[in-house]
Amino acid sequence: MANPFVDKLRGFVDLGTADIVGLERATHEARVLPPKHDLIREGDQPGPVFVVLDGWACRYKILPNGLRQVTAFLMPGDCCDLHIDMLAEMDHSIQTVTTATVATVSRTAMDDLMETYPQIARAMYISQLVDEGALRSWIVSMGRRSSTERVAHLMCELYLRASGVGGVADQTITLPLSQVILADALGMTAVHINRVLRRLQTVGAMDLRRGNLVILDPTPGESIGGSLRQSPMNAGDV
Amino acid sequence: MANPFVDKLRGFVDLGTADIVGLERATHEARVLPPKHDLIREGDQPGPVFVVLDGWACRYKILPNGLRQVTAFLMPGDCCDLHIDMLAEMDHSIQTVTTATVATVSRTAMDDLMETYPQIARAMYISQLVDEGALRSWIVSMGRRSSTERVAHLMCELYLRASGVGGVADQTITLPLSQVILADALGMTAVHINRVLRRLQTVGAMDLRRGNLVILDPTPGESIGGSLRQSPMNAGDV
DNA sequence: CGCTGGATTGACTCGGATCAAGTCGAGTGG
DNA sequence: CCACTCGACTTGATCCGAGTCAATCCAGCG
Repeated sequence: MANPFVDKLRGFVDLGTADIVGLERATHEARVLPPKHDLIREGDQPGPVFVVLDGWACRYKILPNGLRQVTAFLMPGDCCDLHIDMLAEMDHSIQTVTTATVATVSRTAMDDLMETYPQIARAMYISQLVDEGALRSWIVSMGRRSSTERVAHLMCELYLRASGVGGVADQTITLPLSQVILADALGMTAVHINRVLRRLQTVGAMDLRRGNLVILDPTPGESIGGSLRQSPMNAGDV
Repeated sequence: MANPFVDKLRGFVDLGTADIVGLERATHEARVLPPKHDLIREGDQPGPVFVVLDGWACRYKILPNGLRQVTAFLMPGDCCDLHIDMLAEMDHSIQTVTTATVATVSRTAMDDLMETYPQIARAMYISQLVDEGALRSWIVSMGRRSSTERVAHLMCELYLRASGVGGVADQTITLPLSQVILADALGMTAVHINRVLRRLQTVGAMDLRRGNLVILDPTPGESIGGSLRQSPMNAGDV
């Protein structure tokens, strides 16, 4: 059976058969969880490492006034920080978005894995750096891009990540995110997300309906004539 | 002589004399750089690890349209990612803000350090997790806080971090950031930053002038009566 | 003593939030 | 099979926070 975690790490380094077997053994035990189920909550004491094998999850924080901000989406193959247990308590929560299959890897199993298979350790470190880069991109979007650019940028990012774990078919990916959660991710209102999505749709850039995202023109550079002030993406900035 | 890097790591774990000697030897060679000097630029191939020993620096990205977004401030004791060299190229730039003393630690020296002194490795991992948490907080600020809250929150964060490396005296820290760079960090305009700072000042929350920041009421909870919609900070959210 | 990079301040505009109704589709129970 | 409900999506009208444009001020400095 395909293991997206293995696929993802193979995108970073070459893994031998032994590495793969080790990874598969470590992620063997998995639970199936319903949507909107917290894997761990802000304030909780960190436990084992989570690896998403199927479905989607997200990291988020809730402000005292109830507003929520999503800071990352986890799709199959993604996992939480590997040294997570070194912190006294979680600074954010992680919740499933859809029904999801999640493997948990104990601290000791994870340590064994990284010691026994240096390539796995290397891949995990690279993965962490990439995640950190994504956080920075996210900040750039929030701070300096218009709402239309933000939406377009996120769609492209998710599209590319999905293609990395083989989730693309005919320029289309499954995107099981409600407009509410998109709003919480992009720091805007569901109402406004809706209008922006429609505009991008009528303008012919993309199409998001019934959980399916079609990117008609994933080309970074110019696109969409002058209808939108500037390109949704730019080189070197996933 | 005081080494802020040692001070910072000691805040995470207990370090023995040997650990400290090792750290000091590794950061022995340092350069003094002028303000606005790029340590490394987006697109460059990563090299040695940087450690800021004195002065301030920041991480930032520039969009194709010229807009800039600062994603982190580095103060004495802070360093860039330790596995930075695993990436093919930098996804962001790092630049000094003030005149700064910066040590560079080669990959091999860093590997030796982490292998020889497990406590140092542990502290570095914790440090990385904390930095990542800061990025998430930053995203929350950008997405879900009003400009006034954002400013107040950043000031409190910097205040607390400065106090961690012994930079506080009489509720005051040195904050050598122009309103322009604050704007680039908070995703707003220098003009608007200015107005917000004044409001926070007249309201009696803080005072920032001539590079000195005074936080009059660093208390997380309520403060400032009803003049500001809500508290600038909240527990567990530095 | 004029130049230059911040810091200030005012007038005006506009992108998104807010408020308020609908609409549509998948269940659910009678 | 139909009425009812509940969640997600749409759409319009209105308001306001923050950006934009444009001066002005001020201190350090060649």
